Amino acid sequence: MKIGEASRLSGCHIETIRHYERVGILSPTARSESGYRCYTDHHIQQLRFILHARELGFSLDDIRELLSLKEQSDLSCEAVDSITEKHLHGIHNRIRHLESLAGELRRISASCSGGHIAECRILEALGKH
Amino acid sequence: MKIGEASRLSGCHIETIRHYERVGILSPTARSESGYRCYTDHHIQQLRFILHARELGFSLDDIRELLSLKEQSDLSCEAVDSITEKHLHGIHNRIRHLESLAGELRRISASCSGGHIAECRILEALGKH
DNA sequence: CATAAAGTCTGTAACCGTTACAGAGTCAAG
DNA sequence: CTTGACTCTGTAACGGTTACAGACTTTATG
Repeated sequence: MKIGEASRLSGCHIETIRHYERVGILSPTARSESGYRCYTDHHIQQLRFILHARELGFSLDDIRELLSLKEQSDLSCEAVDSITEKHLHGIHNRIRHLESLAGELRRISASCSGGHIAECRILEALGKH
Repeated sequence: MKIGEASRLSGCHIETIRHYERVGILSPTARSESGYRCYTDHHIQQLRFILHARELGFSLDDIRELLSLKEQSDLSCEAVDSITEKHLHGIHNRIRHLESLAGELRRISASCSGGHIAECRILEALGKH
């Protein structure tokens, strides 16, 4: 099938599909006589995999590695687990970071009593560190 | 003072300071005869403001607006509050999003019982959506 | 005073992941 | 045969920062 159908079936934008091929995430396809890319069901599977992993926040580097592990069916799951754990860990860190930001922002925001810029506690708080 | 001292006093990297000027966040400086940028205390204040706001996750566009509001001391705080509230809202959204990602990841990860790639539930779960 | 070292300048490109565009070529239906 | 939909390649944009090359200036040391 051509890239348009691959896009519809996988849910990936056409430009994104070509991008994934360019950066070596998606296996290169055969080409028609006129140079059109020809996708197989396997490519669609890969694209769905990539899409879902991206939705879960995995980096393209992680995904490249997961896809490569996927091909080696006799290996142990260990490496897959490790990537997943590391990613989960990263997410928790980001959540903690954002929560501390939100805390400071709430504190700063609460100190503003709604007067004029000149006495604005928010701007004051942002200025000094 | 020259850019090196401005960098030390503000905590911003030299390249970043020049970048902020280029994109119009930091007021342009006077120049010495040889073309060196000359920073004043006001610039240092601005840089500290930018740095702290960045640490709190404000976008450069937000910061540009906050800095511009800062100059108009007779205005009401309203616009400042609104930017801050919007940002806080965005942070909460991101936290919720990350928490739902973490939830799905934990669920997927727990389904893996540590065998071989061929039966790996993580890879399986990532593939279908 | 000469030279070395440190600092600064500009312009450009890299990073990540994706999207958008221009300009050319190809394919199918009316 | 023409129109429209599709695809190709190559390049650039987004945001925010950092890194580099090559040229220049200033400061410190001999």
